[in-house]
Amino acid sequence: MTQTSLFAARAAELRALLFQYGREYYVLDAPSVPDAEYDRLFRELQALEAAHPELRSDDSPTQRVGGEALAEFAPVVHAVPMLSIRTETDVTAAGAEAFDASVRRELDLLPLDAPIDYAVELKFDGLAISLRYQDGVLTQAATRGDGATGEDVTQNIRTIGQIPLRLNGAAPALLEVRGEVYMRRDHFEALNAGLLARGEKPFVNPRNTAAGAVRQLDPKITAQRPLSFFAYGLGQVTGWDAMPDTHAGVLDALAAFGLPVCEVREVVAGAAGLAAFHQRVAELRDSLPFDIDGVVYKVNSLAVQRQLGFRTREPRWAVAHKYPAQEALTVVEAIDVQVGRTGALTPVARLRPVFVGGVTVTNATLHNEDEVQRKDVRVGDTVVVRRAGDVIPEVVSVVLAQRPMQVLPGADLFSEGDSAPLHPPYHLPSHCPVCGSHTVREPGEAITRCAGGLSCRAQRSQAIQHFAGRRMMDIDGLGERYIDSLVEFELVRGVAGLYALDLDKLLDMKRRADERDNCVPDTVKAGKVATKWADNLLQAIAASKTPPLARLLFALGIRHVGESTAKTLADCLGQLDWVRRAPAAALAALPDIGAVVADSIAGFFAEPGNQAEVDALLAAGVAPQQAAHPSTKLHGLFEPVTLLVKLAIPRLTELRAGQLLAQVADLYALAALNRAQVIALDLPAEAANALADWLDKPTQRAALAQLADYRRDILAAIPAEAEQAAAPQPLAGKTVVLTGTLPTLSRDEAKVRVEAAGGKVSGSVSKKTDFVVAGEAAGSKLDKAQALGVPVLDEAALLALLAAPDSSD
DNA sequence: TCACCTCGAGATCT
DNA sequence: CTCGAGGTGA
Repeated sequence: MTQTSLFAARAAELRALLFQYGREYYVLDAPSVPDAEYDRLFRELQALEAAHPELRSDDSPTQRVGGEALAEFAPVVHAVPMLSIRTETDVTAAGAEAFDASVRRELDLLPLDAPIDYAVELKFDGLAISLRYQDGVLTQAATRGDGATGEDVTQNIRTIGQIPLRLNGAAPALLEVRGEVYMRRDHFEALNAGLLARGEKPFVNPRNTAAGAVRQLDPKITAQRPLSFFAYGLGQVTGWDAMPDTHAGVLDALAAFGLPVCEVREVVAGAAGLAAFHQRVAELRDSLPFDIDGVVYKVNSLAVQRQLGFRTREPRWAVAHKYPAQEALTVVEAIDVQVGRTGALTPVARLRPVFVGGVTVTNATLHNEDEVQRKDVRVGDTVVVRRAGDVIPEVVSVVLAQRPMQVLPGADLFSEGDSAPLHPPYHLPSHCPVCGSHTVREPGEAITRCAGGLSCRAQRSQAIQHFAGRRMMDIDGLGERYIDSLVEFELVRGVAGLYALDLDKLLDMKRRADERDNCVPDTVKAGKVATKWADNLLQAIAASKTPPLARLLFALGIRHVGESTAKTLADCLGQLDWVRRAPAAALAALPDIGAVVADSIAGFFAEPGNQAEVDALLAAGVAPQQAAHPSTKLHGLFEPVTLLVKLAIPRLTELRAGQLLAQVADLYALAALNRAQVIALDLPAEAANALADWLDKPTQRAALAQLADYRRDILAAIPAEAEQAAAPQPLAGKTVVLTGTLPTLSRDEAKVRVEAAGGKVSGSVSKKTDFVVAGEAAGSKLDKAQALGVPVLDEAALLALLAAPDSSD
């Protein structure tokens, strides 16, 4: 035997030993050798590998902390999405019954059918991770991210001793293991004790500490955090011959591979079994060495799981059943009022700091006036606070017995009952706390608003904050504090003002802000830091000048226009100009835009100040990325009948609008009719009268003419060849019915796309229906299609059809 | 007209 | 995350 192969053999032997001891220590919690012996072998292997780098291998225990700190995490696309799991809203035992009932309903089981077997386990309070084992070797670890794409945290995950770098036994060719990285409570406390001893700041709770550690760019830091792991499921799997057919069997198999699997797990029968487990874990909860936020119920049989399938985002065969949120008592020290971007006044309870559900809570929103009064929260009250959904602090109720009281004047000091609450019931102020404008609450609305509009500093400030936000213009480094100062010192009036900022203005602002805050670090270094900050900010502002049109529209902060409506506007109208000019009736013809939203948009651009602001943005060099021309969809969306209906002329139904347009040449001709001509039309008398009355109002007649102009102009702006090129008509003349929830397309998108392809979307299935596209939760339409023998497609098949060159294939 | 669903808007804390 | 409100299909 050569010397090299001798070393290789020894290295393999050491690795095997360390692997076994490591597993005993980390996973089984039952070491068979003292720590010192493990360390000795570990160092020997390290030395051997250092001397002979060719002997190194990725699954060596010495390679847990390797590699350099990263600049950022690489994105990882999950082959099988990491779905979230539905949370049962009912936290009482009845929640277990509700889940069992929904599963049985979905499976069409009768009350007397045998109970369903469920695999039940704990819901760990940590960070979900997907581990990828190829031929038994850990090759990649990724966070959940948005479920479809996560971050590559392999380096960090490798530092977790409990996670095997290599699986025991005959591993599948590919095994993706899903599980939770968490931190034990005792480890968390020891970590904090160490930090405190060194005078450092302790962590707040185990969950955040674990999540933070996994997302450390430098694995050496992660390695110093005592993390643990539990496996609870699978992602992509190939080449697993002996794959079990139950969830419980899978977990047992994962444990046999050497992965840590929590032992608090069972297979139970029916709702009663679920409820009993829920109850048992409730009692066990405090004695567990780690935090959980509930239990998880999963249908045990993998075949039945497949049968149940998925809703849009979550499996139908699993549910998380949480425990009632932790509550705590504290005192309302004040009720402040915040003014939002739209002028909404929101009462916020300032609380005496209280530790609840893992964090210290000092504020809690009280939503609106009704909410405060319903709970009757007053200053000085002792209140029950919890974190709703374990996140947002919420005032649950007031402890009336502890309300501060005053003895009424003239009452006998020693008699009872002659006292009154110290503070009156809460009311929102009649004037804006920021600008002093009066406040209004529209009848039927829950929200009270400041009437000051953009003259209110709070609203201006928030409008700019919104504009600069990440999902809007994405101006980095422009935080709340700076915006407030910019607005306060009037360096910026509207959003366009941001583009007129220069170095001097920014430095001036910073100096004045610092002066006001009484911290004047007037050193050369501070000056340099400030200049650097201003430079970066100016660069970020300059970099924001070419957003996609949808983002710019969203950034403008038009009421009722969020991310999705902005996208609809951009997709359909293509260019900013068409949006600015659009009459309300045209907007209301776009998908998911109704009268209220359309009026809000048209109203925004009808305001000269807003038009000026948009012009100023354009003049400052903001140039949104926009389409070459409006969408070809408009041909379908802007049918004269549709637009006419959207004008909301009294008594004019879609049917009558159709009759009407069959008699007049076009919208222009309609706008030119006099009263006698309208009455002479072949329409029900009441409709004709209403239409004549409507046309008598000059503004409405003008609106109709404007709408006709807009339609003519925008359709003319769509090049004919674009229509040909962009919209082949694979579905020409076909009638399609959509049912259920499609996996990626919304109903509207699907409809628009079918129509763009020349098809007609109908609401109900008949013999004339060419095919039905069925998604999740398809209902009676699917049944009817099957009864009539109408072909049923899924979304993928529809997309394939849409992508086909034409209908003659 | 109603029930359902999606979107917008607001707030919290790390 | 939650609530309210707007849009749409039944």
